[in-house]
Amino acid sequence: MTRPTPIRVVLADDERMVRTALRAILSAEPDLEVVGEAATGAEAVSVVRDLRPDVVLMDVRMPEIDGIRATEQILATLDEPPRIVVVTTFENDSYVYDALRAGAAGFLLKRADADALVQTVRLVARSDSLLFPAAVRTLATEHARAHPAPPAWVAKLTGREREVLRHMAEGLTNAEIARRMEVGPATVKSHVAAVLAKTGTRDRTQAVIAAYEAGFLNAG
Amino acid sequence: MTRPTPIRVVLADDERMVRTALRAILSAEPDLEVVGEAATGAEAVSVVRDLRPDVVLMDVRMPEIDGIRATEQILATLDEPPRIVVVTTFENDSYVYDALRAGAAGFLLKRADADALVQTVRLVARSDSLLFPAAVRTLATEHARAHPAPPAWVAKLTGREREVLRHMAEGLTNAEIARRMEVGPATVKSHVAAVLAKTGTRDRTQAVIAAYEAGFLNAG
DNA sequence: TCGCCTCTCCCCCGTCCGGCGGAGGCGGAT
DNA sequence: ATCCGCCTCCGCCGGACGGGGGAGAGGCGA
Repeated sequence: MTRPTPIRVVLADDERMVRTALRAILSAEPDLEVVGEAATGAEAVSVVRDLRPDVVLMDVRMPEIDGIRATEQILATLDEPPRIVVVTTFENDSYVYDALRAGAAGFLLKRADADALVQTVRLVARSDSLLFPAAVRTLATEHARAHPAPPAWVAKLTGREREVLRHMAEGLTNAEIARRMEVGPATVKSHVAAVLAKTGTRDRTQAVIAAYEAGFLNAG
Repeated sequence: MTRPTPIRVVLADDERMVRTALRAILSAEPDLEVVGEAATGAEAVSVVRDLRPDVVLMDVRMPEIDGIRATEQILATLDEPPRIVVVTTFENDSYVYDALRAGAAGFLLKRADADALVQTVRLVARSDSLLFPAAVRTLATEHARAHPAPPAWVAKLTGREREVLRHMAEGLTNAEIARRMEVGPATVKSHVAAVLAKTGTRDRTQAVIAAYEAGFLNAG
């Protein structure tokens, strides 16, 4: 079952030792061949463009251009792009979702052992990337929409103002919020006014919309 | 590279012809063995429980219990559950998201050819299900939260009322909505009143919240 | 043809809301 | 010791909002 032509791999990681270790592991397999290395995202793009490998092992954290952007650029500019395996530390890292959206074919945890590494490379090289690319891409895009980078105003809200905004987002009136928080209605009015000012909205409805759009209700 | 023990497969599909076709394809491979069949979801659960296969090909549409629920039950009740491949028609079928959440290991399109079928079975049998199970499960769960079953009131809104609700959800006042829709302010008030009545809310803020919670803004 | 629904618009009225300016207390930072 | 930010509260005002009622025009199916 030895492949006539080996799977050609490019390594992109800013740490030389990591690249060396990966190369050692992959080179031990007769069907895998490390054809190039890159220490930055930009370098990765050009190396891949030149060498046209089958698989790229792409670290997420790299100087100049991170692994996600490099992935995007490679997939966007090349006609028959390689499968890109994103190397990350945690499976639930937010990078994972960005990478999925960018079109990564697979993932590898940094704590993965040599066997998992080799298996993953073989897997993505042979399979049609994901088992269900479109669905997962859709999910990742939705995830990005549901968790946008929190706008600046979120950090500027005081604790009390956050509470008030949450209650506003439950559809409560000022008087009801006052009862819930055990303060006077005038106090709530003050907080509401502060929230409107800081969110740049003109009424409670717009403030609640902003809260939803910002994902304010899910996050802290 | 022939496996010492073949991959044991169970087929779950309510159409006999489909099962027969699948069996014919899979049986041609020396490393695959079809050990059982099921025509309903309930049957699938019990057959899998008895035969303990490595892989289950699970149709989504089945009598009694659909493939999704059967998948859930199998994964919830068995200690070392098989990899479950959900068979669906469209890659962006809503079933896909349900199946992901239920813990399916892979997908197969009904129009897939024999080679893809065999490859997929081998893939899920050998790989650790998904390349990134936790992340995708998270995504699928989020998807379910973002797209809940639309409440009854959505269907009851007239076309004009939907328009008004959308504009309310943009943070517009009645007067602004009136200008946008080129009608009188009184007309908008009527529509708003109708929306509040049908949504069971008491003010525009609560109506907008209901619209967000219902996913009204994404859907039709 | 007769209802029924939808869309359009009108009135009045009480309430809630948001904008304005102000003020006192309290605690942390410098 | 002083200043600044936060929380608490006050009054006043105009406008927006929501509730209640009503009514005419047009469409569409029973």
